[in-house]
Amino acid sequence: MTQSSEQAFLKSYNPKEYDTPIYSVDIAIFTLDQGRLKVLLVERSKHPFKGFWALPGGFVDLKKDPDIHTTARRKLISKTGVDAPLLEQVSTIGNGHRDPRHWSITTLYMALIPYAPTAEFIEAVNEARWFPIEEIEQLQLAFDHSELLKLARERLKNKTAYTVLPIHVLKRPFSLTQLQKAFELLMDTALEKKSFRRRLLNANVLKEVGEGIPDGGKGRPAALYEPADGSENHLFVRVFGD
Amino acid sequence: MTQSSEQAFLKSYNPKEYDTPIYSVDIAIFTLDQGRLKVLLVERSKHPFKGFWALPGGFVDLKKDPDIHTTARRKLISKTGVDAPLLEQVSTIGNGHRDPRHWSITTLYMALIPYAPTAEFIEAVNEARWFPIEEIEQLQLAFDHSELLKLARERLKNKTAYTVLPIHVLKRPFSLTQLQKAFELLMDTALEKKSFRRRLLNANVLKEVGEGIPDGGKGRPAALYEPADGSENHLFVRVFGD
DNA sequence: TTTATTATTGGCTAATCGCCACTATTGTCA
DNA sequence: TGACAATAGTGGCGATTAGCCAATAATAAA
Repeated sequence: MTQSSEQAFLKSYNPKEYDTPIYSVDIAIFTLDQGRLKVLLVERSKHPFKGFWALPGGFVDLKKDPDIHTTARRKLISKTGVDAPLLEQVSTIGNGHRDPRHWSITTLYMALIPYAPTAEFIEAVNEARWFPIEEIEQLQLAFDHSELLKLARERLKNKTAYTVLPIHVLKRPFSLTQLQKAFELLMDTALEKKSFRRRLLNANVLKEVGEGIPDGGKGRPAALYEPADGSENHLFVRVFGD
Repeated sequence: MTQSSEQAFLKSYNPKEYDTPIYSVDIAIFTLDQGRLKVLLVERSKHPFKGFWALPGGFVDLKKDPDIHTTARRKLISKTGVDAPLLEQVSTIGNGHRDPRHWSITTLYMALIPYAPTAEFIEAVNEARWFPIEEIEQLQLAFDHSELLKLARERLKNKTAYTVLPIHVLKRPFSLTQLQKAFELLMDTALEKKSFRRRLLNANVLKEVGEGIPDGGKGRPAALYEPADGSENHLFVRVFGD
C-alpha cells in the first residue's frame, strides 16, 4: 500500500452520521502447532491499512446476527472454517484515534482452537495465515491490533493460571504431558511436572480414556484423557506457577 | 409512563442509518451506606422506558470524549458529583432486542465509591437515588439493566475474592473490622476474622496510620489503616471465602 | 540385557486457609 | 473501684495445595 492511495481514500471517505462511532468486533484466535503458540492474521484487502496484517474481525450484520457474540463466531468460522471450543470476550476499546476514518469502537474476543481442523481451510485461503506469536511482535499490524493482541495474550496467560483453558487448544484425547506443554506455552512459563499432574488429577476435570504412544514416539506409553463433563468452567482456588 | 405514549414514541422514532447499531455506556455504581450495599439508579425522563429506573449511562460525545473510559467517567461524575476511586469495564452486551428502537450495544462499567462525598450532590438531584441492592431485585429496570446489574454484581463478588477491591468503597482511614465488613458485603459471605486479618496484614497492602474509636463506638480502639501505595492492584494467589 | 526415553509416583517443606479459643483494651455502671 | 459488656487482636493446630527433586515404571532400540 502506498501513502498517497491511503490519503486519497481518506479524503474520499465521508461518514454520513457524525455522532455515532464505528463499531466492530475483532478476534485473537490462538492455536498450538509444532510446539509453538500461533495466532491467526488476515491480510487487509481494503483501505485503511490495505496490505497490513490484522486480527480477523468485522462489522455486525444487523439483519443476520442476533448478538455480538454471534458476530464474533461468524467471523471466526469464516476465517477458520470451523467453530472454536472457546470464544470469549476480552475487552472493548473505543477512542477517537484508533481508526483514521472516524471515532471507532471494537470489542475484542479471544478464541482457542485445535490446529488440525483448521489447517486445510486456512491453507486454501491465502489472505489468512497462522503466525508464531513471537514473529508478530516484529510486525506492524493494522490499527491498534498489536495492542489488542497484547491484551488478549495477557488475558490468556492470566486465565490459564486458575482455569483449564488450555484443554481447548488440544485435539482429544491428550496425555498429561501434552496438556502440560499446552499450559506452558499459553502461560509462557515452565511448570513443575509433579505439581501440574497433582493439580489436574485432583481437580477431577479429566477422564481417562485409554493409553497411547508417548510424546515424541519413544518411551513409556502415556495415559490419555479428555475433559470431564462441565470441567470447562473449573476454577482452581489457587493460581499456578510461582 | 403509559403504554400508548411509548407506542407513539416508537412509531415516531426513525433511525437514519440502519446498518449501524446504537452504542452506549452504562455504569453500575456501588457504595456502602448504613451497613448495606447500594447501587445508584436514575429515573429515565425520556422514552423509551420513561419513568423507569435505570443504571446511569449515555452516549459517547465524539467531540469531547477521547475514549469510552472517559465517557464512563463523565457520566459517573455527572451523576455523583465526584470521581470514583475505581472504575473498570465489566463487559459489552449487544443484540437486536435489548433496545426497542434499534440494534443496540452497551459497554458496562462498574464503579466503587465511598458514600459520604456523594450524599449531598445526589440528594440535591431528585432523578438519582441510592438503592439497597436487595430492593432493586423487586424493581423492573429499564432495558436489560437488571441483567447488567447482575453481571456487575457477579464481577464484584468474584474480584473481591482475590483482590483488595473493597478498599475503594471506604472513606479513609478505616479499621480492619470496617474493611472486613466491606469485604463481607461485597462478597455476600461471612468471613473468618483471624483469616481475614492475617491475609490482609501479611499482604503488605495496608499502612497503619494511627488509632481510632472502635466500630460501634464501644470497646477497644482499633488500629486505623490506609491502602499502601500501589496496593490497589494486589492479587492474592488464593481466593478467599470457603 | 542394557540403555535411552518418556511416564508416573513418593515424600518432604512451605505457604495459606478454616477454625476456635484465648487475651487485650476501653467505657459503663452498680 | 471493681465487675461486665463490647469490640480489637492473637495463638496455635489441622487441612489443602504448591515447589522441589529423587525414585520407580514401561516401552523401544541397541
